[in-house]
Amino acid sequence: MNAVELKPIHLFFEPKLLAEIERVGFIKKVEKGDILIDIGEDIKYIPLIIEGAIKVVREDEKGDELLLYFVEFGNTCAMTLNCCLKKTESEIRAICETKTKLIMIPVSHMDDFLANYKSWRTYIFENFHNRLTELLKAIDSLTFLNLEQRLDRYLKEKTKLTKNLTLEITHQEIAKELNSSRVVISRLLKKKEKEGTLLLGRNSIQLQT
Amino acid sequence: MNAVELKPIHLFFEPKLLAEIERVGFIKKVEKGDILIDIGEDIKYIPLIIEGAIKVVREDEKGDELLLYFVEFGNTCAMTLNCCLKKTESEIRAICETKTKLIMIPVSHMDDFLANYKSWRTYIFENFHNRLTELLKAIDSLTFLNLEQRLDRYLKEKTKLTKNLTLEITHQEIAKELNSSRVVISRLLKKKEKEGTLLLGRNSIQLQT
DNA sequence: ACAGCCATGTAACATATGTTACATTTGTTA
DNA sequence: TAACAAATGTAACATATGTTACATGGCTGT
Repeated sequence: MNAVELKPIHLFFEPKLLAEIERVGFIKKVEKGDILIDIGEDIKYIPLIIEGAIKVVREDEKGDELLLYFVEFGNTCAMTLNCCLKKTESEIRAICETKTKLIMIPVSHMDDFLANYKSWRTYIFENFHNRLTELLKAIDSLTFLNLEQRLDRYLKEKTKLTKNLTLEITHQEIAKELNSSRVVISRLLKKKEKEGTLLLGRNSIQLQT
Repeated sequence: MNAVELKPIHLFFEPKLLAEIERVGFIKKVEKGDILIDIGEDIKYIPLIIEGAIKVVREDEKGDELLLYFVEFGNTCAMTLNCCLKKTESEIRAICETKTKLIMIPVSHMDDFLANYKSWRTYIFENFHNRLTELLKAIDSLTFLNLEQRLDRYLKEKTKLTKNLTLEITHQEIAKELNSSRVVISRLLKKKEKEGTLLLGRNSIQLQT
């Protein structure tokens, strides 16, 4: 790894820590759809996102899924952190939502960094904070919103993430992420189209401002 | 504070840290039903539970509630930790489930402890881990279980917590914690009684092993 | 014993969401 | 272009959960 690659995160960490990261970390590039971490896996590296976005999903025994949240630039997956520290297996699946570039730091340096670098402590705790907040948001959606409202929220987040009002996605994929069924999603989307809040096409949904 | 009061937690922390806690912390006793922290409040102390149990609930704008999880001996509320570190307001409400005894540590010592005591780091991260796990469990319940299964899980946890197969609780209270309605809970409980898995009384539910 | 309150029981109905089945449209490839 | 697969549209029905309304039963204080 070199200083250029560290540029994106040089505001987060103090110079000495950056030097450490340069020494022990390495860059990893992954493609859209790649599974970065799967349920039950051991975690050996802490991934810091430099570019792109990752989605984190939960699954039950039957294989039903639910999207928990997205992780973007400057963040890491706290669930992962979590597992590092406790040396337990991953409880979630992390899938690349876009082409993504990461810095991988061996778990073994975690405690050392925590003890010696305030900027690392701040970073880690901010990440825990962000993740807890996201999980609470997920719980709020599940508890207090109906499916139509969850769909609204989902579409809005998705467009925010891709910075594009037109989403390339199928109803089936949405149904999976919301743990619903395709027919129900189609029904709700069609209703919204009739209301004029979006336009439907094959593999595409265009939100209307 | 004195050494006797610290006894319950003396296995968690190294001697030097215990001395620090003795110096800066104090004991707080609260009664069942007391609100320890409310939504929107500033957090000034980190509460470590010595005795008793606390329930953590989430609320929406309309005042609808949902029980998130219980926190017991040896733990602290990570949501609280969270807020300490970020100096933000509480996103949850913490209510005493039983008479409870706590050690309160001023937030100002947090970073100092983290930098200087490995046992504190371990403790804090274990707590984050526990909280994240609990939140995931809550999400799993909401996503993958129906209300009857959530009720089962709820009753089981509750009896585990009180160490008593007979719960003193009303259907209304259960409905509130599960964000459901009293009639629906009554209906499900009656069904379970007919199936022989529990006995209903006024203000009481007795689980059958 | 009585009034009054609270908890519970229950029916009837409303609504959201899920399921099944099949038609139609669109894009891809032989 | 024909054939096929994938995505979408839609109806009809099933089920879980919520709502409203009212009855019943038990406990408490007077």
